[in-house]
Amino acid sequence: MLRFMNLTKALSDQNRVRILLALNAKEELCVCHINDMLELAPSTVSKHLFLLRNALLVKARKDGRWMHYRLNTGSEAPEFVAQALEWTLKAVADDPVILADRNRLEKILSFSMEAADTRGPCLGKSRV
Amino acid sequence: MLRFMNLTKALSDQNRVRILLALNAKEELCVCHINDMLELAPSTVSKHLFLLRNALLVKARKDGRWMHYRLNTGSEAPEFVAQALEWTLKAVADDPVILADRNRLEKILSFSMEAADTRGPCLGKSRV
DNA sequence: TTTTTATTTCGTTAAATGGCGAATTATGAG
DNA sequence: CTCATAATTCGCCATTTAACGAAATAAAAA
Repeated sequence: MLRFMNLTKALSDQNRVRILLALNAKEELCVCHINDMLELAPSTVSKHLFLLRNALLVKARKDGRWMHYRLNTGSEAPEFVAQALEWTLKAVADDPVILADRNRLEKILSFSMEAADTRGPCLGKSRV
Repeated sequence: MLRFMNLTKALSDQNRVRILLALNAKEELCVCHINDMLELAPSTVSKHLFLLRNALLVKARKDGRWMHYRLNTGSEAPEFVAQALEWTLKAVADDPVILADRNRLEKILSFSMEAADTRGPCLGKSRV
């Protein structure tokens, strides 16, 4: 029950749902890009990501200074987590908020690509 | 998005999940029996039921002084609500809390049957 | 090494939420 | 009609939660 409640609580915040759908669109994202997309303080986003990880909805990969997050799909995730993800992604896929995020994220990422040369994903932040 | 968030928020409280699983086991329940099962103040339960109804997870039927609630299955419920229900019911079906509720509810209902003769479901409350 | 950058942790604050009891509404019983 | 009962609404309090900024941690850059 506790794990189920962790899961539903994780899904009961709009910003966390937005993160999940961004990860679904982009496979993997650096924290800095999620920050830019949500326009929230880094500490706030960090907490959201912690809760999502705690619910087993996402997993993290460390790469030098950067943390990359992705959906916890595949065999690592328990059945009911996979179902929750599937259900969530489908339920809000066409929502205006999500579509706007997708566009916004596109811009953020292309800026990042262009500015980052070989130094990493988090440059050019303030210009987006 | 708003309806989805209503749904996940509704599912993010343990007592509301308990109500859903009780309704799943018993098809339809009178509010007074839900009160007895949860051991919460009637006003609290009423609020929970309001939120569940608001999320389209349950529907209500009025019968004289009594309100009967049941899961909103079938064609009235949007697809994503039906999926949420299916997922939830399956995810916690075997949870100790839920099993205990089921037993408890069994006793409450048989007491109610026995005491109620033809006056309605809500008698013999204090004795359970 | 010292500085800069990315992220997380901590402490605080404001808002949302779950709980209760009292008052209200609605309906059947006497 | 008057009383009793079932349920809901309202107002209040305690807890939780989401947000922020400041401080801490980690790792690359200078």
